[in-house]
Amino acid sequence: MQSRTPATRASGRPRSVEADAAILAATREALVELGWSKLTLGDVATRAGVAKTTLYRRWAGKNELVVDAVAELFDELALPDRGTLAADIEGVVLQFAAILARPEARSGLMAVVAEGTRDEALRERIRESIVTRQKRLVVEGRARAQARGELPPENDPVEAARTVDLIFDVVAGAVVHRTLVSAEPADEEWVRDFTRVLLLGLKGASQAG
Amino acid sequence: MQSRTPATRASGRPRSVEADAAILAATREALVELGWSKLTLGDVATRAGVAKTTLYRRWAGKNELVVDAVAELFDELALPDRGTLAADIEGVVLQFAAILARPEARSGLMAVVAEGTRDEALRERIRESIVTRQKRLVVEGRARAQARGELPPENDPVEAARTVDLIFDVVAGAVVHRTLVSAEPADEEWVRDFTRVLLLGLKGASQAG
DNA sequence: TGGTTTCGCTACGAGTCGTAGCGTAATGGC
DNA sequence: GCCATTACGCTACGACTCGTAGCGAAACCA
Repeated sequence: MQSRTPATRASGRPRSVEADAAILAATREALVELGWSKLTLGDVATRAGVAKTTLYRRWAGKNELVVDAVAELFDELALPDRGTLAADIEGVVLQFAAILARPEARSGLMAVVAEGTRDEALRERIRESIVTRQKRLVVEGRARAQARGELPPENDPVEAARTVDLIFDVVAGAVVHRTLVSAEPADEEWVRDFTRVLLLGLKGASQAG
Repeated sequence: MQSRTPATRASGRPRSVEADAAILAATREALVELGWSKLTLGDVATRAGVAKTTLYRRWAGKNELVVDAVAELFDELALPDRGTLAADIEGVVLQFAAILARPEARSGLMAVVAEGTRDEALRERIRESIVTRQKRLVVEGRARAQARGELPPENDPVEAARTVDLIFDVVAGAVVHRTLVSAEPADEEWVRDFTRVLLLGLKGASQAG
């Protein structure tokens, strides 16, 4: 969200919260129908039933708007305890794949990542509202696995952070690449194969490392 | 390349091959300076020293042009025999990371992938000119490792193809995610960690699988 | 030389961008 | 209840990009 509660709580007409929701929903709708490149802010404003100027008062541009619209999709990710590390990984990967199967996520996410390569502020916004927020799933899953004895406890916190980053890049990267580049579904069969390789790699690395 | 030799070999003034090279180089230059969204075909034509109409006669639009411009960057990938599977993987991953460190690859590649989510023809073009062409590296590396005895020979060709696809998605996906989303360099330390996990996963999976 | 295709150039309507200006609506402070 | 303040809807605007059409000149082949 770009519209934070201002520090200087001034008087005046408050911003319509319904408008925020309507704009983000309209953005996702436009992403589905038009894709990122053909999406125009004027069209989004019309769909949302607000004036174009209202939209520009809240978001700096198309990139920021799409990041917020897409970020909401990833908030539904959760990590229910399925008993084993393998089951936990398979579960969250399938959830992630389900989100990426939605057209508004596919076109929107990759487009803003592409734009982010040339815009540090946008990259930070993506990290803050999408990436870092989901990295907690990896941390949580590891903690559970260590509590179960499936993975050895980590004593060096720096090493642990590096491992979490590595796992996150491998999991998210593989699913994204499978879905968007190879354009094949990350179905249960694929997830099972992937989880087996990842799990053996993690257990082996922690033994030998 | 979109400009194939026409089946009907007609007479007339031939297309300038220098123009093709100049346009693709100008496209990469514009990608560096402007990024994908601010890149205009008129600007590319000016940089290349050709008329805008010439550019439109050869490429259908921005997407196709950028795919061709980026595809050339990946042709330099090779797989010299470094003696062990681990060394081979580390070598090719570092090469891949070096390409993705270049700004024209970063913004261009992700942008066309994003557009490809809504354009089957473009997806096919990407697969043909970039993805499939590099998948040979995985096939080659596996064959070498099997010849060395580092990996067991694969008897089921269907299973082998699935494994190759999986490895390709994991390797390419992890490097891309590390570089473009996490925005951290895929340096030697990271590549070493990644290779160790992947290798243990592959060896373990082939033993248990 | 004639036929064919590409070339550079100019011009065009259509569409989008982001902003400015204006009057109106909805708040909080007094 | 009145006023200052802020958000809203609406219109209009210059600037830019798009993709195409039309033209004469250039470069090839027979």
